[in-house]
Amino acid sequence: MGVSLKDIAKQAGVSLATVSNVVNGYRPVGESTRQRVQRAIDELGYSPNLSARHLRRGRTGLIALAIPELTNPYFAELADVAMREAADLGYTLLMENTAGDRAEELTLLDGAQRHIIDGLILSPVAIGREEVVGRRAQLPLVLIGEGVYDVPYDHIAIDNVAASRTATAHLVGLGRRRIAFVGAPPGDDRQSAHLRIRGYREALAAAGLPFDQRLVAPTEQFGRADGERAMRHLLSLDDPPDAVLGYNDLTAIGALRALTRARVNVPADVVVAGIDDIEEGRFSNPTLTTIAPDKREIGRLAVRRLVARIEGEAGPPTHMQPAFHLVERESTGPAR
Amino acid sequence: MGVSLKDIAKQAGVSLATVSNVVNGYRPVGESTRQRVQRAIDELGYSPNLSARHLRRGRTGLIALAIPELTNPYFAELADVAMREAADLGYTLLMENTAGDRAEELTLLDGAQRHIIDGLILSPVAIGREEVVGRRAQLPLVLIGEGVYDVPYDHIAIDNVAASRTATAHLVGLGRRRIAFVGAPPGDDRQSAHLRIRGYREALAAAGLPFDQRLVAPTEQFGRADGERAMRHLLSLDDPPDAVLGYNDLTAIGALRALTRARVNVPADVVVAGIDDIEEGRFSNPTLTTIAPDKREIGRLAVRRLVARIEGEAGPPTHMQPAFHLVERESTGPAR
DNA sequence: CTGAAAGCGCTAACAT
DNA sequence: ATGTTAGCGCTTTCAG
Repeated sequence: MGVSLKDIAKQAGVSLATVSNVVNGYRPVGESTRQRVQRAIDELGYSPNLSARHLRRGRTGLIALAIPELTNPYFAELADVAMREAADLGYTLLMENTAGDRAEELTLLDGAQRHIIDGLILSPVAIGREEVVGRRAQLPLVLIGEGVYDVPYDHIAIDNVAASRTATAHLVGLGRRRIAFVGAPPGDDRQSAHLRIRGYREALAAAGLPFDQRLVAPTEQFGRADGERAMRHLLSLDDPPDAVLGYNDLTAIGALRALTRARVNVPADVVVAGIDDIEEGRFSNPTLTTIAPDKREIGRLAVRRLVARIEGEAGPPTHMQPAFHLVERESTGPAR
Repeated sequence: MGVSLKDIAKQAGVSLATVSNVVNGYRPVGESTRQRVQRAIDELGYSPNLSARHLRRGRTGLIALAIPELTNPYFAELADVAMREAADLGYTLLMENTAGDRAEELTLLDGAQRHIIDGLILSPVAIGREEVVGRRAQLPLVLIGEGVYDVPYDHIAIDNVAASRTATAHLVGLGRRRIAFVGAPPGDDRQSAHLRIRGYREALAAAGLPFDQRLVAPTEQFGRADGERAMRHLLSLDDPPDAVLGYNDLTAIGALRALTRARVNVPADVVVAGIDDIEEGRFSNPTLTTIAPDKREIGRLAVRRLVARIEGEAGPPTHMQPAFHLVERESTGPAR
């Protein structure tokens, strides 16, 4: 087994409590004592046993970030920020992959089973407002993303309606009239993409453009393959679109691929935009115009807010809206 | 707080040990007793406190996957596989971001994380064979990737020399003669990319092509931006390359971007290939020819091997080489 | 088959 | 400023 507090105490000739206080700093410790203890710690290579600490304190120092897809660069970038922030605050971030699965999300939400984490940051996609509101569990929870809204929990998300409206308005401003939306929820799902589609419709209405349901292409998921498939479908219409807004960058990149493959020129014939500002879009051919949410802020706020809740310092549940801005690139730029 | 074993024991009128045995099944329990206990568990909603269990057992059920970059899709895809495998084996996978930092990798190797994880899967990039061999810590360790080789630990990696040789040979087979390598280690670093450069040189030699040091473009890191920068440099040479092999898909995609931007036609004028087979390369324009390692196998083996070590079932350290294969796509295909 | 009891390593209340 | 000590909830001998 490893080195324990007791070993350090013996080596340094002090009590357990003193070692604990050197490690945790709850109570002041005399300078010379501190040094003696510190030396013993370094020599023997002590590190605290998390399980024992948790058993005693009722906390693990672990928080989970539950996202629908680790391989979606948006979430990877977000996780990256969140991990650093958590580390800064003395917590370890555990990633949890929901795969956008309803049961998985519910389990996490109600997760009394998870005696292992102190709090949860969840990006819901398969569950809705009701499930979240009806939650029983006490585990501190922070929500991110556009999956739910108006819930009695801390919630961090950009103004998705405004983001989508901004992107669509930009396409309108380029003189486009048949603007498609790629990445609508399939069939009965009224939830995901809801806000972004609303922003899209608002921008069309503001420009006096008709809304054409056929230009809203449903997809199963929100990956590259989904975007490509949906775009191929749009290209087969009698009156295909002259602009495309993707639900996110990934679907937009899929659309880009379908267009290139069909020898449709982007941006001359069709312009394309996405939402997320993943690095991939800065290197795609053509590069992708997008809405850039402040990912750094989203990740930081989520972690800080959660830690505040865990440590009992939080006020009433708050809905926070980090900034976003339009980034114009080649996919909506002048023809190359 | 929560319901404990004791509560169940009292409710069911049995001892702690019996409840524990109903939960864990280490010892047989009488049928009627079992039912009484089970009913109490269901009624009170008991779930075991993992920290207590771990404190007692000396294990946490947590294993770490330490990778240089979470935002590199290759690692995200690998992590995805590893997380599922770990869950299947009853473990939770913790991601650790080394950022390719030497100190960070050494800290992990020497097990400052002791007590919080039961074992470590490490993809080293900044440390070398010596550091790994000279390791003191006892924490079970499995290495992945091409960062080190010939070490007394389980090590899982494709045959990187062969992979690179295969890719280069493919470019040679297309009739190319000035083949560049994008993503060499900068300056004094003799380690990273070592094997892939060796494979590249071997393939050139086998084809009777001269090795030209100017065609090996050094980069700081192995991201898209690095590839783009290196490619711009190569294009400025008096006698620029007619083919490019990227250290990985990301650098290759950066190269693709630089070429497109410079209006060099891929594949007509320059062909490009990478290594990793990330999804991004299946949707880039043009799509990217690459070497596809068996990521599923790598992730699974790494986790299984580590768990075997943790549970004391492992034999001698083994070096395992999952398969890889060449995937031909547009970037080396017939002109579009 | 079941029970009693000894800790795993740590923190925090209580002493000194 | 430092020491003593009682558990946190669980698994696992050792007894019956």
